[in-house]
Amino acid sequence: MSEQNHKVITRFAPSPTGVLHVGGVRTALFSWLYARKHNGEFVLRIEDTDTERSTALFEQDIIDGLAWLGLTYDHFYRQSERAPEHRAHLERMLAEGSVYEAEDNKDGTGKVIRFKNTNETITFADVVRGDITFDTTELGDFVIARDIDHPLYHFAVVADDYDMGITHVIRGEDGISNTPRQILIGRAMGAPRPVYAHIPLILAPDKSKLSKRHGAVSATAYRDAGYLPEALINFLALLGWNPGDEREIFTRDELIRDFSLDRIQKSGAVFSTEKLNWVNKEHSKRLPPEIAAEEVVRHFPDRDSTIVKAITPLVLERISVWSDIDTLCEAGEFTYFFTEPQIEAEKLSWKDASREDTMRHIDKLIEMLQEADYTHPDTIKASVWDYAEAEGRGAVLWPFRYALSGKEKSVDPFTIAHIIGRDQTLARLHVARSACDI
RNA sequence: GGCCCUAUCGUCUAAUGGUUAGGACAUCACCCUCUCACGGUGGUAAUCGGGGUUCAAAUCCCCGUAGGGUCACCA
Repeated sequence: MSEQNHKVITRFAPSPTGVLHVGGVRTALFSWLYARKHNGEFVLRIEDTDTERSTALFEQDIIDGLAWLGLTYDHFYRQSERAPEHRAHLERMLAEGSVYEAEDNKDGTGKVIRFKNTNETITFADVVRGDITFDTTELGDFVIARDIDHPLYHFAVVADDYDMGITHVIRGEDGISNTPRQILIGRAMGAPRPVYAHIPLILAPDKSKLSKRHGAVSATAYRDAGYLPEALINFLALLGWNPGDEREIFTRDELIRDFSLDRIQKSGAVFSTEKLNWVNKEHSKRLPPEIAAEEVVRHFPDRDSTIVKAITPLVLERISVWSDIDTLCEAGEFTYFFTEPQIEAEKLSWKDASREDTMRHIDKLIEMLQEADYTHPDTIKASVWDYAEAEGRGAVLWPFRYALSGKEKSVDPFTIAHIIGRDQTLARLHVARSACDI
């Protein structure tokens, strides 16, 4: 059964009983990467046979999350819509005697369908962990369907994987103990045994299973927080997999090219938002400038977009996620590019420089900046640099920057002057000059 | 508890019997610098414990310990 002869078909089979969380995303990602790498197919199968707990809202969240991340699928199924196929398998197996009807132990009415366990030791070769052996005796004649029209999880999974030609079952580590009984069912059904790869779980910082109480866990929440989909994918790919060299930043295509099942880690990995933020920042830096500017503009809804575009590089080096822009703006971080700042006279002087000296420097700055070339921060710098060097950079440049920004921490004065232009620069210096005079 | 899986810096990981145990995030220091951010350089920091096997063990074996998963007429 060499892999080369068969087209690779993988699947992601979530139940819509909750949002698509990062653990699910990574499971989907690994399956998707493997299928894409081998020019195979990727199936999304919504396992909604539990009508009590499944909701359309969760199903939509899963679909939206995968769409945002660009994890495209070639086939879409809802397990609930495959009742006829399930029934056919069940009828055939009933006839063959590999499964049988039995008393309903729960309420004594009706009958359930049980698997006739052959009580063997089953060994399967997990791609990630090597041989895993179970004694299936303890499973007993487990129930595989409530009745002929209501198959249970294990049966439905095996029947669907068979019918959909799934060659590689890539799923979370929590699927390991399900595998023996699925192998048993598959064999009785006449299905070829797929390759199994059980990937490690994603953990919270305290090493427990990741859940809502650990903050944002759903893919769409990361979307809404302003993460780049390729960054989340890059980060998640590196959680439990590595390329074998020291690269950390990958495009989607690079991941497809370099991904392999045999470099998947065995142990669980803690999800680190700090590292995710770093990865996101690295991806932001690599964004085409126009695209980045467009996104930044969106976060300055009522501002002059020409100015916003001009300050985009400054914004980018101060954020890791888009929503950081809003946080910085609320703190008044970039307002001085758009409106004249409020300044306080006592903050105008550098360290213990005297008010007289500061006044003198401002006068000189006004004089020099009258005729300066504003086409580039460097040309502005050139016109005042010699003076600043001679008088003490701090003594000259601090008041310069403070006059323009009204902030103790800000972008450098040359860049601000370049962006706000000659008139604004001179106007603000005059305001500072008179504030000094009072 | 039974069964199964796992164990390298705080975190993600590399090293498929021989390395000063490497890289990244975070952190610290220094440099750049008027401030902030960016950037640069350097530092601190790990093989869970105990036994084997071997000339040689993070690596192979066994026993502990710890963590996780799973034990439904849920998925």
